[in-house]
Amino acid sequence: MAKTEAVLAERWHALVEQHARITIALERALAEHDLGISEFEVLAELASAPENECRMQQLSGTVHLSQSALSRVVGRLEEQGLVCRNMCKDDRRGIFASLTPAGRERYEHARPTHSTVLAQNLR
Amino acid sequence: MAKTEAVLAERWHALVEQHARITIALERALAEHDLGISEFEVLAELASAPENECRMQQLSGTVHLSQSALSRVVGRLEEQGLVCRNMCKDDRRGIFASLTPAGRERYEHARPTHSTVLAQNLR
DNA sequence: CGACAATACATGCACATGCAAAGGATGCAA
DNA sequence: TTGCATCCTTTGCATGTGCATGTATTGTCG
Repeated sequence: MAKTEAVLAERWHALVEQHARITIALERALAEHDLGISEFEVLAELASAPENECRMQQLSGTVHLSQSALSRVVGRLEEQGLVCRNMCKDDRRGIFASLTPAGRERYEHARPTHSTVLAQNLR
Repeated sequence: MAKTEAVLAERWHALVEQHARITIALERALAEHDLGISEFEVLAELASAPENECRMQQLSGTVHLSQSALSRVVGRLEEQGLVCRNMCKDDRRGIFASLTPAGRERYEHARPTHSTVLAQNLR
């Protein structure tokens, strides 16, 4: 079960390469919808959440971003009118990010593109 | 096709997660040797190259970086005295990056750390 | 009640990166 | 030689990210 250093390095290299290839392809494809990968992931998470809304911290769990980066992504989405921020009534520290109709529309348009890229690159 | 889409998304998510997990672990581990991931990769490539030297463009092929990013990585390594740049004699447009003794020493110290992290995280 | 820790999110700052353009050396043709 | 294309590397700039910190709110313990 002991794997040599070379084998490990090779596997790691392959993983990095696959990740980079798909990431670049996704970026290019989503750019046509004026979305970045992080933006799309947030939209996807909101779209599948009950009531189409979600607390920031909850988003932070599913998206691979630091808390600050997430805050800025949501800020960018809000600027474009794709999501809006609402205060949480029971805990006024919390904030709900919720999908707007425009956000859902943008997401639905981008989703096939996203799937196609994955289908082409994941085997 | 909705099922297929979900499966693809799930696979992609798993890949991203694995990549992120290992990347973070590597960063933390290599930080103890004052090296970033890109820096380590460049040292590794040079260490395994004949004469411990390599053209910039050749490095660019193995490391996943743009030309500009690679140039800066080598610049950082040069500042630390781990690498030095030499003109290529037959084609004076080219530049060789070559490993210094200090660079080799740093690399040899960091290599076990690198392997250990991969062994712990790659199955 | 009052002070202090914990939580949730936003922001200042530094840094690595990619893209596009510049910089510098060489080769080639007239 | 002069002029221009080519090759390789570096640099200017904009962007996205993480870390550390700031601000507001909530929870806890004496």
